[in-house]
Amino acid sequence: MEHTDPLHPLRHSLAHLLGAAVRELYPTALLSIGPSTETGFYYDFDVPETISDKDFIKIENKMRQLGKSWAEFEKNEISYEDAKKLFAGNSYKLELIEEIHAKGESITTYTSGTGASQFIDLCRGGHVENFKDIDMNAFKLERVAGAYWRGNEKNKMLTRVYGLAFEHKVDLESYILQREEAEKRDHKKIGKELGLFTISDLVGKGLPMYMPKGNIIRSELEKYIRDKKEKLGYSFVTVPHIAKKELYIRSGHMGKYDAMMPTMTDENGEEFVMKAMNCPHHFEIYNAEPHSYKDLPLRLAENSTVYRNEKSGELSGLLRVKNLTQDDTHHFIRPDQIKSEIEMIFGLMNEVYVLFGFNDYKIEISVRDPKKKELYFGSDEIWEKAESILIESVKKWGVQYSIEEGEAAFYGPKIDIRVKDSIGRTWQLTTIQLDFNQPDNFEMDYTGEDGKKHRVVVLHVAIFGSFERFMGILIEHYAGNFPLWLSPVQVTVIPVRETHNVYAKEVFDMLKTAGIRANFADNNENLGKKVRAAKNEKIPYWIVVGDKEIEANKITLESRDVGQLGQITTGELLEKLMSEIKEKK
RNA sequence: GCCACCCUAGCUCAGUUGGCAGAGCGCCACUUUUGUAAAGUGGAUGUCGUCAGUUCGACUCUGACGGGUGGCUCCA
Repeated sequence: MEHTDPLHPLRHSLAHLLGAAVRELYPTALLSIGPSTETGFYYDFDVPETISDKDFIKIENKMRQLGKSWAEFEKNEISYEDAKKLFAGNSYKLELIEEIHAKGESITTYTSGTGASQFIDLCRGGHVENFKDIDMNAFKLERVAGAYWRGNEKNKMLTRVYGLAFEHKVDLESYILQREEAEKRDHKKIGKELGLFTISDLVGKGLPMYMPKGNIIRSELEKYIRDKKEKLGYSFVTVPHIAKKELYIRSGHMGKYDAMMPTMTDENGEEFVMKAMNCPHHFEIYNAEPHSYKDLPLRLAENSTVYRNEKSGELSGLLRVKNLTQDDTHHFIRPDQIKSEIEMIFGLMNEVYVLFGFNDYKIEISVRDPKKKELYFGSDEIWEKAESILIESVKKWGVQYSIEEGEAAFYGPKIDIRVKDSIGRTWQLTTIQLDFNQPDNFEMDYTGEDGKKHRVVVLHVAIFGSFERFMGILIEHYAGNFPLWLSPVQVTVIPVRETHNVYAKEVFDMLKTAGIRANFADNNENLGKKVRAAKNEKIPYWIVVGDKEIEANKITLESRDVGQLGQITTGELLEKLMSEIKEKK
C-alpha cells in the first residue's frame, strides 16, 4: 500500500508503540496488524481480556514510558524459517508470513527500543527516522472497537484500539475541537431539536417517522425532484409495496438477498415479500405494452419506499434505515442512447448538487471483482462493455473519480456519488447503474427500425438516493439552517405588545393566504424572548410589528443569516419572500 | 449480527461507600404589556430503559433483554 499521508511514518511508528504497550500490559495478547489512518493509527489484538476506554490512560502511560527508550527502528531481513520461529504461536503473524513468502517478497522485521522495552514486529516499514522526534503529547487513544481479522466476518473478532496522532499537540487539540463542533451538526441531534423526525422504540429501530416540520422538508424535496424529472420527460408510476416471491426469483434478488426480504404467506400458501427494490415492478410495467424504438428512451420514475431488513448494528438515524424512499428511475433505452442518457443524468445531478451546494463529493465507478466473477450475472463481454462505457462517460464529464473493484451491483456496474456527513463518513447518494442483464431476465424488448425485436438497455438511477439519507446529509450540511424554500417555518410574525396583535395578525393572514409558511408569535412574552425563540428554531425571517411599524404602515424584516433588513411595506415583503422561494435561494 | 461504551423529568444533565429522587431549560397558572438571544412568583411532571437476581434495603451491585453511540462486516 502506498502512503501519501506525510504523517504516515509518525502514525505507523506510534502503532508499533501501542503494540508494545499492549504486549506489556496484556502478556497473552496476540498482535496482528497496526496501520496508520487518516487521523492516527490503530492496532488489532487478539486479547482474552476486555479492553475498554477506561484502560486508555494506563495504556497511554505505558506507551510514553516505553517510548522514552525508543530511537531508530532497526530493520532486519529474515528468512522464512526464522520468521516462523520468531512469531511461533501467533497465528495472525504466521498467516501474514505465509502470504509474504508465497508472493516471493522478503520478510522484514523492525526492532525498536533496547533491553526490557525492546519490541520486534513483523513490518514492511514506513517509520520515522528517529522516535525521539515524535511529540509524545500529540497522540491520544481514541476508542476501542471490534474488527474481524482480515475484515471477514467469518473470522475471529479482534480488539481494535484506535489512536489519534498529529505532529504537534496543538494539531491534536484543534482536531478534537473541530470534531466537537462537527458533532453539533449531527442530524440526529438537530432533527430532535427542531422536531423534524423521530424514531420510536415501539415502532422499531431503523424506522424513522417524519414529524410535521420534517415532513414539510421531505415534501418540498419530493416536489422539487419530481418537477425536475417531469420537465425532462420522465413518466411517474405507482407500484404496490408487496409482490410475489417469484418476481424476485426472476430478477435474481431472491437467492442473493433473501435475509433482506422476509417472506409472508397467504392462506393458499402463496409467498409474498415486501419490496426491497422497485426495478422488477417497473420492468413489468415496461413489459405491459409493446415498445417501438421511436418511444425510447422511456423513463419510469417513482418516489417509493422500499423495505430492507438491514442488520441492527448498521442502522443510524436517517442515514441507514430499514425503510427508505428512493427517488427511483428506470431508463429503458436503446444501446445507441446510453451515452446521451448518462450525460442527461449527469446534467440533472449537477443541477441538484449546485442547488444544495454540495461540492465536496467523491465519484466512484463500481466494477466487478475480477477474482469473483461468479457473484455477477452476465458474460465477461457484456461486463467489459458496460464498465468501459461508464468509465468513458465519467472521463468525458471531466471529473475526478476512483474505480472500486467488487462494488458493482450483481447485474451491472455503477457510478456512485458519495457525500460526507458531519463527522467525515461518506454516504452514497446518487447512483447510476448500467444494466445489460435484467433485460434478459425479463425479456424486455423493443421493435427496431428493421422491424425486428431488440433487447432494451436499462439504467437504474436515483439522484437523491433516498429521501431519508438525503435529508440526513442536508440537515448536517445546513446545520439546520435550511434555505427559505425548505424551511418548515419560513417567517414568524412578532408583535411587540398585545396592542399590536391586530395589525400583526393582518400581516400573518396575508402571508398565510399567499401560501407562505408563517408563524404568529402572539404569546405573552417579551420581544427578546420571541426573537430568541425564532433564532433557536432557525427560522429564516422574522417580522417585528410595533408602534413604529403601524404608524408607517410597514413591517420590520430581519433575517437569520444577514440580520436587520429595515422597514418595508407588506407588498415588498411578499414580493421578496415569493421570489426567494421561487428561486430556491 | 459482532466489539466497546451509554440509558435518571419533554430536553440537557447532577446524584458520595447500597439508606425518602435533584437542578436548569421547557410546560401550566398568576403577575408583568414588554423594541431585538432568557421578566417575576408559584405549580405539576419520573415504574431511575425493561425483567430477573443478590440484599433488611437497589437509581447504585450481578445477569438477561430492549434501545442508543462509535467501530467491524454488509449495503441490490
